[in-house]
Amino acid sequence: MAIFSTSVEDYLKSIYELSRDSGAAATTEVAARLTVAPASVSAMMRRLTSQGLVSHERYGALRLTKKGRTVALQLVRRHRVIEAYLVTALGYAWDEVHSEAERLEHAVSPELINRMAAAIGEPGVDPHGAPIPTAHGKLEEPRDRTLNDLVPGEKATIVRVEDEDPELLRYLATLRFVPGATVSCLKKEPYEGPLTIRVGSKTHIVGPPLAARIFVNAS
Amino acid sequence: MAIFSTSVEDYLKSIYELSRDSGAAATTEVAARLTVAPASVSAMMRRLTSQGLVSHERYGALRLTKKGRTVALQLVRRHRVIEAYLVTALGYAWDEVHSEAERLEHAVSPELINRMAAAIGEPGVDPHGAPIPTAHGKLEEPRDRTLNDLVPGEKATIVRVEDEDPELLRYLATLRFVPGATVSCLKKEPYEGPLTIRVGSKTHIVGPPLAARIFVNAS
DNA sequence: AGCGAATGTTAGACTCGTCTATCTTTAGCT
DNA sequence: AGCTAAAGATAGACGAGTCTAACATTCGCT
Repeated sequence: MAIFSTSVEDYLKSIYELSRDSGAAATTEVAARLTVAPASVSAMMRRLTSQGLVSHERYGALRLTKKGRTVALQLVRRHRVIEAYLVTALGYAWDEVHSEAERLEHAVSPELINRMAAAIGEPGVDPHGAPIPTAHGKLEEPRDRTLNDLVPGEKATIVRVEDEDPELLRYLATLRFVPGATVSCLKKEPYEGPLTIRVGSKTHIVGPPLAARIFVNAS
Repeated sequence: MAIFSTSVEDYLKSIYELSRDSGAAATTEVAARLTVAPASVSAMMRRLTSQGLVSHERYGALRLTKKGRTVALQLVRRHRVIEAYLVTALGYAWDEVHSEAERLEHAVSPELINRMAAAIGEPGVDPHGAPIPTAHGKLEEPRDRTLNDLVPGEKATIVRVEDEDPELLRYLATLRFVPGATVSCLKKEPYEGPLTIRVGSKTHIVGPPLAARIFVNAS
């Protein structure tokens, strides 16, 4: 596997993440995610397609090839190991690590990633609950349910929250909506209304947009 | 201080290091150090001069301005803190850290550098004995004597060795020529001949080119 | 089914950082 | 002092990655 530029890696990661959620990625989605013009995405897709990293036909969906997915998974591993390391070994708060990892993930060697992972006991998940691919690129990323999927009376465990917005993460921390927490759904107003969620001894009213960013496992 | 590209940072660091040794840097020296064509250096110097980072007149020497030196010193700090951290916190060998640091130094935030430095007890020197600038850019880098400057019968302490060549570093480690070691010069052949150096209980014959890369303080 | 909006692509230009080839200046050596 | 070699600068080209403006295609809705 050759060396790829920061830009190429970022495009591959975006496509990976978008198609994880929605099956395939669209040009404008990638453009929005990377804050570049759609035209830039088109240009890059031509290159990545000719390099066999992406499969794409005119006006069609963007998909990673096996090769492209391998590269993306390595990057995801680097990102999540870095996040976990910064929190565990260097005392970072969980809302501070994403942007640091975004820069570092393009500069670390595989050796360093493996040493960092070993130093903190080979964690299976990052500080936001996202699973960390192994050094060999194995990863299962289940499509988790969100808080919105709970029905009144149901209990569940928070397994993961979205990691990109520091402000969101600080807010979630104040509510104790963190991975591992047990929550129960007390009420759910009809017509996409807010949820009433109990976590520990506290009760919070949570709107659907926020609830969609908190992932749970049945428990 | 704005953000500078990896390239710009590398040029500034090269000029800093070259002019530390020889007073000022030359175009071809910088080109050799960065393995780029001399023409690339000329082009970059035009840009850096117009940005007020370098002072340079046609066919003249290259010197950092105060602003350029500040940027270079930040980079040197990042490099040396990273090297120290990798050795102390992650168990790297002293010959493995230079190239890793060369990539990371362009990607770490000031915050991360400060946390890494704090985590290993704010060391004053890197694993090769080079002093680490403070977060405020203070640094004294004495022009150390080398093994070649010792006279027979003289004792001294190794304070620093050159850090760029992993093979050299592995060789020095086998000889126990490491910072902190006390050495004594037993003999010195005339006409730039080899030195006989005792370190601990062992005696080694050292040629002048190697001796020039080992720095000592009077002791 | 057809129209307008949304989405996607192409064309052409720009910056950054690099190169080679050529030209200019400086420096070292009789 | 003058000549040559080394050092340095300029000109022109190129690839990567981006942009805007204009054009093409597809989608969604009535």
